[in-house]
Amino acid sequence: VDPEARDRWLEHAQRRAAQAGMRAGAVRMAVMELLARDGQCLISAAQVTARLREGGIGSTASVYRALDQLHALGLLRRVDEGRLARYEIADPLHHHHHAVDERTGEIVSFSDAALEAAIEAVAARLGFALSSHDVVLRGQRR
Amino acid sequence: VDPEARDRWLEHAQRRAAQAGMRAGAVRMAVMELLARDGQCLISAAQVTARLREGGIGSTASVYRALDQLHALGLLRRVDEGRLARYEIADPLHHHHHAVDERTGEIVSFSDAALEAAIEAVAARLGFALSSHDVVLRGQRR
DNA sequence: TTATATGCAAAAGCTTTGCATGGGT
DNA sequence: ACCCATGCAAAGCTTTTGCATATAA
Repeated sequence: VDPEARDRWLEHAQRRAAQAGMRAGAVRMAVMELLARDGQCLISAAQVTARLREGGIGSTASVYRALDQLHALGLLRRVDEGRLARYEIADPLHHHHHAVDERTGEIVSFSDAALEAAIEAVAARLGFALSSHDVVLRGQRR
Repeated sequence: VDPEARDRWLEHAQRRAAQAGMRAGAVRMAVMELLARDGQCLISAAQVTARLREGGIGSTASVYRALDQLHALGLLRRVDEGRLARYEIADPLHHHHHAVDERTGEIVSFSDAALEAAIEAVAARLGFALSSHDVVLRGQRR
């Protein structure tokens, strides 16, 4: 949907991973490429594993490890929903949040300047240096 | 911290549970009382069970069932963090959100009118009839 | 009396870890 | 060579379920 953002993130992620002393293993590379392609909206570890399996590589353990490592580097955002963790690429230029349609389970992503401003104002009032924040809306779409 | 809110919620919860055909079992009653007392800020199922055990009652199964039932009735709010679910009483008069200090793990609750207004505006723009929403801030308190 | 509640133990679901092997640099 | 990465299987944790028993109404 935004080829430039994909490439930008992928290159950034690969550089960052290398800096951190990581090597170009097949699974983590594939995870990064998959997320750059389809990780603009939340995807679960199981989904990632399934997709990699289609290409003949990937195990649960390696996928979880790769996701954890990338998340630790701040390259991924993780959203916990029930007992499932889902990930998406952390792209400062495409900051957004999610609204869940309770009827269909569909997830709509959105961004809103006024909302961001309100959050920053709250953080300032609380004396918090924010490192991240999440907003989840739930309801029915008309 | 707000005795009136506790009693208000507890009475409301008991009435609502009775309406739903639930009986006054020992565990669910104790869970409601505990939450009315200490559930103004997030508490986990394990913590609830431990507290009840001190009083000689409660099992994991019953506590989970009680929490699920109360949540289904809209009496509790659930916040998922990692693989842990935590609950607090849903009190419309004390609507609030949470900020997590990443250094200490401490959870600070806050409420903010401007933030709520921004959220409602976003929902309207998206065409969502909101049933609930969550905001989680993470960072370092100075 | 009859449907709900409870407890124990077992199962389930997602995630993590141990360990031997394979692979990048 | 050295250390990181991977896969499998086993373990871990939280949560759910089955089932027999106890209890509220």
